[in-house]
Amino acid sequence: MSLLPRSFYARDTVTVAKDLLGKKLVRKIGNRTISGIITETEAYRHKDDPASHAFRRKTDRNRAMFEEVGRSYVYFTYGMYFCFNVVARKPSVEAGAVLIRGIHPEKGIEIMKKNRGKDNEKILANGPAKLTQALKITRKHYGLDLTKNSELFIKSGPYRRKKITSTPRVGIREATDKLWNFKIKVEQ
DNA sequence: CTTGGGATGGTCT
DNA sequence: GACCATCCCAAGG
Repeated sequence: MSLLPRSFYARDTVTVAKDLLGKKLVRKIGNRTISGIITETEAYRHKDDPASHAFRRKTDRNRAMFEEVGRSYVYFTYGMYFCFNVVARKPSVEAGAVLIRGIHPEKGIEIMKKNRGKDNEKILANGPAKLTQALKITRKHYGLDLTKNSELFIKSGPYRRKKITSTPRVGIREATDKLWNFKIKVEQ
């Protein structure tokens, strides 16, 4: 298993969203490691996607979506949560990112339980704000390079992707015809 | 099982 | 001043 190269993210955002399923998200805090298999993603593009933060124009919040692919785009929402995205788009497009909506916990499960204040393993990181809580991802990780071995990065996974389900994205009002939410099931 | 409302504050109009 | 790429728990059926 190795770090995903920058070129992985320099492809169409929807393609990258599907290909991130089954990959491994790794968080290092001090000498501790937390990791999980990515099980749910959503693609957010640019001018063809009214549901995207990047749809209107570049702002202080969304500027990461316009910058280097393979870096993180973290935003604060609903007054108390962070959501974690990976910047990805093909070279001919100006902006795009993949929202990581769920992981299947692998390592550091006890730390995740502590970070979340919950004991039930099944609901530790099965939502965009749950996984940022479990992994302690905050605005200080904005723009972080995920192709480098640091405190947060993404590696290829040992898991083969099986059936990928495509549905409308969650919690949006625009562009509900686009089936850009992708999920896999990970066997226990 | 499903539904509804409260928490809580940054961002954009 | 409204909206929000959410979560949790309580109440209802």
